[in-house]
Amino acid sequence: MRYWLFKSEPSTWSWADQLAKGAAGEEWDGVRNYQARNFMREMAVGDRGFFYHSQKAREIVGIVEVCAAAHPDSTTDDDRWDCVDIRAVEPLPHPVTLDTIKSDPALSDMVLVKNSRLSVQPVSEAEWRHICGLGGL
DNA sequence: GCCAACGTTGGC
DNA sequence: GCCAACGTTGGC
Repeated sequence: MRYWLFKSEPSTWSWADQLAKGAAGEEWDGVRNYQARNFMREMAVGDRGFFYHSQKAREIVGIVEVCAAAHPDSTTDDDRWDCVDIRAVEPLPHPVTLDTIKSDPALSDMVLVKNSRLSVQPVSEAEWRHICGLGGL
């Protein structure tokens, strides 16, 4: 299994919105960046991801699971853009903030730190375990 | 609200 | 194929 991080502006699509979709999940649509799209194409059903709130909140708030492999993004006719579906698994008891991540030497190589603009990104297994620990899981 | 970083577009 | 111009993202 691989691990990922999905970034969203809470004013556009929040963890609460994701939770409300329940087990059915929802398309992670609207991505118009090749790197992010390519990562989604690499995802397999069952892969886990962090749900990160960008902008004002700037923290990892929950765990999601990929529940459909990459398929055409229904929000565009442009066949360049694919997306996966994800569903909420559980919230982090203690959200892990960007400040915490940036000040933790174990997480200094995270894509979130090095390329803050990439909206879908891989997370290493070590990073995953470390953040789950910080988050109270 | 500002601005740096970065990706994309399009003219040449 | 290069690169300047432009648009967008997201931290601060």
